[in-house]
Amino acid sequence: MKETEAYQRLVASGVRPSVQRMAIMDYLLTHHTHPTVEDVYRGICDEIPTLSRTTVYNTLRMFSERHAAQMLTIDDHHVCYDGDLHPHVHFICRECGQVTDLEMEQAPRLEGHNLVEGNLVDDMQLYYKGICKSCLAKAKGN
Amino acid sequence: MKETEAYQRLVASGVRPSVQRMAIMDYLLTHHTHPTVEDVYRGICDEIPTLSRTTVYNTLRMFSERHAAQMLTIDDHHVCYDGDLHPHVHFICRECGQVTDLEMEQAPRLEGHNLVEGNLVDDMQLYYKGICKSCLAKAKGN
DNA sequence: GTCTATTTTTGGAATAATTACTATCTTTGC
DNA sequence: GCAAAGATAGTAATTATTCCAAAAATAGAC
Repeated sequence: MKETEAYQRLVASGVRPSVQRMAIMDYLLTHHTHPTVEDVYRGICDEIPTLSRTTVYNTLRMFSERHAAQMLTIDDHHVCYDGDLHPHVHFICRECGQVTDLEMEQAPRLEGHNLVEGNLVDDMQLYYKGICKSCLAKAKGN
Repeated sequence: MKETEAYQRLVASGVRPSVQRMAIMDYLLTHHTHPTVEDVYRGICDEIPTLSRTTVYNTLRMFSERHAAQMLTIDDHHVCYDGDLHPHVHFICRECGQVTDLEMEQAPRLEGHNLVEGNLVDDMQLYYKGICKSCLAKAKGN
C-alpha cells in the first residue's frame, strides 16, 4: 500500500492518506482522461460503495489547493482534474467537449513561487480551443 | 450610432447590430473589468429596462463564438467576458476572485487558423492563478 | 486496550449559474 | 402592408456545486 504512487503523492503533499483519498488519487494517476468529479465518482463508487459525491468534490478541490493535482477550468460547463503535474498544454474540442493533452506545444512553467506585476503566481495554465482531429474528420465526411 | 466602436465590432463580426447587442458590446468595450453575465445585465438594465438575462447569456455566448469577444473560464464559479481581443494574460486571485490583465507577460498568439497535432486551434488562453497584490498586502497587515 | 478529541466522510437540502422553452415582439424582403 | 425569419423576454427546469449537521473513523493520551 505504502509503495503505491497514490500514497506517495498524498504524503508528499501533506495529505493524510485515507482510503477515499487514495482511491481518488489513484483514479487520477491511472486515468489520463481529465475526469470530472462525476467521472471520478462513477469510477470508484464500486470499490467504495458508501462513497459520497461531496467527498469527491472536497477531495479534488483540496488536491488542487495543495498542488497534488491540477484543476482545469477549460470547459465552461464543468471543472475537470488532471493528476499529471508536468507542464503541458490542454486542448478542448468545441464540438465533442473532449479535453486532450498537447505534448509538443510548449507550456508555461513556473519555477518556485513567482511575483508578476506584484502578484504571487502559483499556477499557470495554457488552454487551446478549437475542433479536434476526429471531429474534423467527421465534418469532412458529410 | 454607426460610428461607435460597438457598432463597428458587431458588423465586422457579421452580427446584426440590435439595440441590445450594441449595449452589451459597448459595455464590454468600456469596462475592462472582465464582467460576468450578471455584471453586464446590471450595467445596462437601466438603459434597457425590458432586458432579459437570457438575452445577455445568449448574446455573450454568440459574441465568443464569432470571436467578437473572449469567454474566460478562469474562474470555476462563473464565466466572464472580455472585449479586448489583443493577446494578453489573465490573472485570477484565489483570495478575492478578481480577474486582471497582465500586460507585461507574453501571451500566446494565434496567426490565422492553426493546426496543432491534427486539431484545428482557433483560440488560446493563458491563465495565471495566485494571490493578488492587494490581498498580499492585506495578509501582511495581519 | 479503552476513552476522548479530532478529523473525515456522508447524504440530503440549499444555492447559484445556466439553459430550455415558448410566447411575444421586431425586422426584413417582397 | 404582410408573411416569414430573426431576436428578445420571462418563467420554468436543469445541472453543477456547496452547505451543513450528523455519523463514522482515526489518533493520541492514559
